[in-house]
Amino acid sequence: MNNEGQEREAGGREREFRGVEARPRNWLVPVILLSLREWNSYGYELMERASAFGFEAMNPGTLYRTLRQMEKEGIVESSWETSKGGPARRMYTITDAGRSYLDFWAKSLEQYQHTMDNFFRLYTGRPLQDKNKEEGGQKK
Amino acid sequence: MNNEGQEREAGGREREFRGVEARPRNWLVPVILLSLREWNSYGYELMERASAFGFEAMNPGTLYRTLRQMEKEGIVESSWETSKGGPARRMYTITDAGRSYLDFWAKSLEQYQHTMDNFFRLYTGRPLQDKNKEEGGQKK
DNA sequence: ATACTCTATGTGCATTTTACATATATGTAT
DNA sequence: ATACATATATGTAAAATGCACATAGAGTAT
Repeated sequence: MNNEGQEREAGGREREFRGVEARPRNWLVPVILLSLREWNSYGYELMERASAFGFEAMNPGTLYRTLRQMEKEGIVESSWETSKGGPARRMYTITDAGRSYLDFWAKSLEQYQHTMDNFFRLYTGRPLQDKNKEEGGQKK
Repeated sequence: MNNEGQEREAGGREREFRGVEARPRNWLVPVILLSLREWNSYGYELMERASAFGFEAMNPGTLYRTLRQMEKEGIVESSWETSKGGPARRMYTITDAGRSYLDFWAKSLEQYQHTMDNFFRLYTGRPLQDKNKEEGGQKK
């Protein structure tokens, strides 16, 4: 984070913004599924791909736990791979249910993009549109 | 070590996934600030504005608690208004720190929009970047 | 006056999601 | 041997969110 998120001390009262960041919830699962849809992979590699995707702050614990949870839910499957050098890898494969999940999420994401557009329209100074009288304005 | 009991409820068809929804984190705070930047307001009214914004699921508890927290952080200020009929209202005003917060968040949101675009580009099938590693492959 | 409804603000508790710290193990290079 | 990169995992805490319920003023109908 840079210090733009920090407010200078005013009147002896010091304030700071914690994680001021626009991020979605449950983002990790779709990113994993999207990666696995391209090719089978394992935790360590998926971590790198996720960060290349724009999610640097991803820590191992969260990722591995999420993968096991996803397997419980049946959207991925795994098996050990020991053929390669180094520690064994738990290779993951996306299931049909996983593909459905991804499709479902993508639709939801589309919806959400409109909401974000609304936010920006308001932020940049245009009057708020009522949701039932939606009209297409140009983006910033 | 093995593929221990995962509930396999596959199906190419799309089905309902509980809680599968693209939603941002910390969304409520920016929405409140954006509303307050237009005019001073209070919890009950802000709730209606937020839902008009596309956040139907907003429950009172979360909103009021968030408002008090925001005041603690110094991004809004409040005072009671008793002049109008009905129960007293706690009127909120955005502070300079609040405006900074909002600006900061908006920048972050812009960044995030690009990430979302990447996600969609990948999802819809257009290759995005490094496909230099093709190990594994879909074995299903 | 009593009950009922709309407005308005709040607390308590549980669940879900995410973050942080740490533990374990294997192969490779020095 | 020991240092390092790879690879997976757990334990615990904090943060975010959801759900149920509590309180109360003011107007209206009975």
